[in-house]
Amino acid sequence: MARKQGSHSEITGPRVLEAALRLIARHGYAAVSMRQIAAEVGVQAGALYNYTPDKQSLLFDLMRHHMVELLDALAEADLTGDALSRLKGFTQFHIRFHLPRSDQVFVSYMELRNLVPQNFTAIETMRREYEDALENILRAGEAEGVFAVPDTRVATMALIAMLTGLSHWYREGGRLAMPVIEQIYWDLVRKSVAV
Amino acid sequence: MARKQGSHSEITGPRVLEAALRLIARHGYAAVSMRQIAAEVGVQAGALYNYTPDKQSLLFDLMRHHMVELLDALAEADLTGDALSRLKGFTQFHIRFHLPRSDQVFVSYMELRNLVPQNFTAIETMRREYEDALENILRAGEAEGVFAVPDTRVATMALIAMLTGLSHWYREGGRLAMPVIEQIYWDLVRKSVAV
DNA sequence: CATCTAACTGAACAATCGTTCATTTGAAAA
DNA sequence: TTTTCAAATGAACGATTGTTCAGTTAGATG
Repeated sequence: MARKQGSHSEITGPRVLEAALRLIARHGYAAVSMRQIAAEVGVQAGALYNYTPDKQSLLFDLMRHHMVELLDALAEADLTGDALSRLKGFTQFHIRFHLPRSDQVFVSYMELRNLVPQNFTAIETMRREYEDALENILRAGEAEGVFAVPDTRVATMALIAMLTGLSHWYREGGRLAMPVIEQIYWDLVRKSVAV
Repeated sequence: MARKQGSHSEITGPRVLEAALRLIARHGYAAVSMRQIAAEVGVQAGALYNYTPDKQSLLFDLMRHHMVELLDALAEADLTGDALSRLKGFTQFHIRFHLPRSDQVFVSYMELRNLVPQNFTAIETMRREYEDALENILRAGEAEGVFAVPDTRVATMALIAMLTGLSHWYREGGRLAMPVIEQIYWDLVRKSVAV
């Protein structure tokens, strides 16, 4: 047997990334073998190398794709207006973008140490760009006099950690619906930087 | 060669745990081999099995030790008084306990998925106990009327995520000294739950 | 000094790892 | 219908994995 029924590169390729994402999110990069990924896709391990030069590139592609998607979506969100509106927009954006992508969040925040230095730097640069978007809002709020943030960089890291932490415990169909949780987090964010 | 100069079980035993902690924190549980740990200690891989029945127990021991130490220290902190004082005490305690233990924090928050179910449950129970300590403070503040927290459970998770996130980016000798950072985080915490 | 044994070595085990590649297959093109 | 070739297979590579264990040794004990 070789090519299977209905098997094409434009089908198998994405399925490799999907399988890798789910497996790595659950068990970790080092704990997942190429054979496990292949089995999930329904091919032999060798076939994966039609779609990735090696395992490391697979991880990097997953993380880069997540970050590019994040930055694109943020740009499209087009947060304008006064600082308070922008902060609310950012909070909503962050929650709505990350909550349906728990696997990506897991991988992007847990597997950084498994990237080779060059790939690590690339991801870190994009992450920094995202953080800077929030910090700029906090700075604007300081300038407007509507925020009281002793150190915008520290506050940025603190708020992003708080918001991202949501992805680690939120489960669909849990005690609280998403809009409720969104409101709770916005209250916490808003008050924490208030004058 | 067998027993080395000055080599004793009460010396080698702790060194195994120290080496495992540092290596797992840097590279992850699955990526670290028993031979790497042994090399760090200065023995052969087989010698490790005088100190742990298997690799999984090594990981579990590290995480259990961290949680036991955390809960003991919290109990000893003996946070009393009004809710605001207790919240300040908890915030200070959390930061001061976790900041000098970045390896333990890394392992305890990243390697949960590598615990077998029974060990996972044991750690999760202790973690829940710690979370409940904070939630009780938030509840008390609600009762006193000094906190305005729509959902104490969500706020608990949000605040712990914010505080623990500090361990992920803080580096000794960085731009800001620890007392300064502590003050910034306390401001954020205090305001976020304020009425 | 002789004895004992905890602590270690070093080789071995089967299993699994990432990766390569000659070969085979089947769907699309001619 | 025949030809073509992208997309697979499946076997193989050397390296490494966690773990076991018979044998060795150095420090404590008598």
